[in-house]
Formats: sequence, structure tokens, C-alpha cells
Amino acid sequence: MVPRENVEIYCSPATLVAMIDLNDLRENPKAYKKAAKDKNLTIDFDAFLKLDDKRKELIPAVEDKRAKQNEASKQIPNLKGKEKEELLSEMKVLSADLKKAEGALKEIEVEWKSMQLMMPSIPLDRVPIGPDEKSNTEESTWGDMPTFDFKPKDHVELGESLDIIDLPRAANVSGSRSYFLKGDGARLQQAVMRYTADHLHAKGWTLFCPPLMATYECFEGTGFFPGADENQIYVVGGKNEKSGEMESDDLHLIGTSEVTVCSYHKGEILKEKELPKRYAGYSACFRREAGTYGKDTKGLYRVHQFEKVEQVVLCRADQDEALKIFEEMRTNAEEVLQSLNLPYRVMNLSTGDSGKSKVFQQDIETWMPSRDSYGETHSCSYLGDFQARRLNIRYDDGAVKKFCHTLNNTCIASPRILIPILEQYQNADGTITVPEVLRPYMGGQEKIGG
RNA sequence: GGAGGGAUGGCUGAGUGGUCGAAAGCGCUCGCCUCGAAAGCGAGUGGGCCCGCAAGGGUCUCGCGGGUUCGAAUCCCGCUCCCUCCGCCA
Repeated sequence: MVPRENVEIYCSPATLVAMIDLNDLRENPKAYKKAAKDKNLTIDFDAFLKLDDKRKELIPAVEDKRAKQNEASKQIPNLKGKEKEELLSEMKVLSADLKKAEGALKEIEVEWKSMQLMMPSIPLDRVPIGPDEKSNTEESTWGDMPTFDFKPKDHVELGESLDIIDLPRAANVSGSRSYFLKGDGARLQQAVMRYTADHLHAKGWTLFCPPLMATYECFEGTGFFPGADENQIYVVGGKNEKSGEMESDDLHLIGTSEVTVCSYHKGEILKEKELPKRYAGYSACFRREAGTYGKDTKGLYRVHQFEKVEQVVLCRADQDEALKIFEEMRTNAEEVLQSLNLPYRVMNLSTGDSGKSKVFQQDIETWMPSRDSYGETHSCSYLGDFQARRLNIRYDDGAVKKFCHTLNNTCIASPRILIPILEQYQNADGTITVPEVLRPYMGGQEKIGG
């Protein structure tokens, strides 16, 4: 693993690609300063621009020295005697000189790249401006709130009485925020995942079972690293055979298949006619949930491990097209919720509540009776060329190579989605009616329990 | 885990210190030929960065990082990945 201890902001050693559109930033720094401010980021753009100038100043000097050296290298084999000796000693001086200049340039470029890694996407005008989730706005709602003519139970009571969820034993085995799904609980989760995967498959999306572990570079490329998300991610390692010490590999458990599915085309130049790529990543996801102690501690809401079908799209660098796909992805998710008859609302996330990578983000929140509120179940994001730049994914439009635009949206995530399903489909006798669309995936079974 | 062999352009593959960004072939693009196609012939054909309105010029790039050298695809060190055989294994 690449040592990171002594580096304030780690840069992957990958090719030095501009993480943001530098020409745009140079011409229009105000837009970036505003975006950073609205997203609660502290970035010294003026210092960056100075660094950028410095870099551009050093490059010609370095290249000039190299050009001289290359020129001399062509001559040296043809020279003899004194002439050759003279040029050689001249080149020794130049070579030492060049090494110094290269060192200085490299130092600047590392800092130059580190700063770019912290810079945000510029949000759309329609994104509400505000510091946190309180500034989010409601876009739409769907469905009727469930009513019960008996005292409804929450999903934990239901799950335990039906013996389909076991939390106490899970705590013994895996600690807090873990769960066993058992019997029809396990079958229900598989049904809902399969149902959703088939829904996307029928619309021509390509299903992926991606790697569940990925390198730092993939997390950096998709915009999760560096930054606050780093402490959400489990690092994988093992015992060093020689020293006996525990050490980490350069592998991390994915918190979403977006990390690996989006990185699938890392470094590639795609054909324009093959775009958009509509990918559905079906995977387990892992989150440490550090810093959330005491929050959502009950039940299946906030857990360390869950399963998700994630929509990931790479499309042309065309905002109108991308926003159409955004609607398409959100609609796909809404169709699944509607077919399950689960009420939900769509929220526009404010600048402060959506990450630095996001150009536009909407969350879908599904009604959860036991919480007496909506709970986030889906997150739909348009990231412009933010990820494609970091991952260096381009397409050839016939004339020039352009960075793709990327989008992603949850299509379903379980067990969180089991909360509204169990709670809304419960009956007075404590049984659960299996939602009609899921029955084919449970061998026609209509009821859990009883 | 043991033993060996590799990594070069879109692909195959040559190249073991200097005019090598890299032979040759394939593919692709354009043109000629043709009623049209194939074949044949001719030309072209990676990407990043810097300067420039452009034309163009410079520079970097032969898995990654470092070293030796005036000069590295080529030599040395470390790393990653891939392949073959043996062992183990879901």
C-alpha cells in the first residue's frame, strides 16, 4: 500500500489529470468560490490560482532544459575527442540543473492536484442554497398514508414475533448495527432485490455483480476520497507474515457499488454511439457509520451492511441529456415504490446537504410509520464531469475527446426498504401480506406468518 | 505456499544504452480503381501538458515508483498486475 502517513492530503499516483476544468476556473473563479461557500467548503482559490500561475511559469523553464538536453543527446554520439568532452561536461551541469527544476515543479504539482481534489462541482441554479438539510425543498409526494384499525407494530416487533429478523443474536455475532434476516425475512429481501434488478433489466439496463472491495484510486476517482467520507469506509487488511503486525491492504469495502461500477471504465475513451451506458450495480454495501452514535439506533434503518441495486450512468457531456436521464433514473426508482404501493416524497437537496461532487441531487424518502416520518431510501445524483475527470473517462465525439458526465441513483436498498414494507403490509393478527409484485419471487407466497 | 515466464501504440509483435514515439503485420479513416462490393494501390492513423488566434513548435508517455548515466523501452532496486506448472482450497 502506498504510504500516506506523512501526506496532508493524499494524491493517488495516477496520471496528473486536471480534476476540474482549469480554463473555466481561471476565467470564472467567482462561480467556484460561490459553489465552495454554498457547500460549506473552505478552499483558498486565490492561493490555488497563484500556484497555477507558478506551475505555468516553471513548465517552460523545465521543458527548455529538456529540449537542450535532447538536442545534445543527438549530437554526442557523432562527436569525438575534445568537442565531445566539452559537451559532456556541459551536459552534466545542465542535467543537475534540470533535476533541481523538475523537483521544484513536482512539488508544486502535488499541491496543485491536492487542492483540485477538494474543489466542488458547480450546482445548478435550481439547487436550493442553504447550510444543511433544513434548507431542502419538497419536489413532489406520492401515495396515501396508511391507516390502521388496530395498533400497528414497528418492524422490529413484527420481525421478532415472526422470527424473520434477529437483532440480539446479530449483536452477539457482529456488534451494533447488525442484523440477521431469517427464513421469510431473508426470502423477502431476496425477492425485493430480484424484483428491482429485473425491473431495470427489462428496461435494457446492464446488471453488474461488481467487486465489493476497491482501491483508494477508485474512491478518489468517484469523489469519496479525500474527505469526510474516508471515516465511513472499512479498510481491509490482514496480518503481515514476517512482522506479525496487522496492516492494511490498498482495499476498501465499498459503501455503494457506484465506486466500482463507475470505475469500470477508468482511463478509457468510449465511443460516442455506445453512450449512454446504463448500468445496474447489485451489491452488498458497507458503512462504518462513525460519528452517528446514538442516531437511528433501533432496527434496520442504519446498519453497517446492506444490499443495494444502484443505477450508474455514463453519458455525453450534455446537461440536457443528462437531466433527462436523471428523470429516467428517478422514475425507475419511483416505479418500484409505486408498484409496492409505498408512499414517498422527493426532496431537492440544498447546496449544504449535497456533497461537493454533486451538481444536482434529489433524495426519495419513503414513509415509515414507526418513525412517523419519511426516511431516506434513495439518492439520485447528477455529477457533471466531476467523476469522469477524476477517473479519466472520456468519449470521442468525432472531433474531440470529452469527459463523460455521470449520474447515479439508488433503485432499491435493503433492509431499509423492509421497514416500510413490513410496517405497511402488516395485519391485525401480526402477519404480513406479501406485496403482490414480490409474490412471483417467493414462490407465489401471499403471507408471512400465521 | 513452491518454481518459472511476462507487461511495448486499437490488436499481434520487433526492439538489450544514443537520429526510437518506437519496425512489421492486422485493424481503422480518406482517396484511386469499380455499376457496386471485395481484392489491389496510395496517403493517413494514440494520449497528456506548455507556448500559440491558428498553422505549428516544445515536452512527457514502452505496467507503476525510484536509481545509475550527458543520454534509459533497453541497465539496477522496490511495487503492482498477468500467465504456466506443482501444492492447497470455496
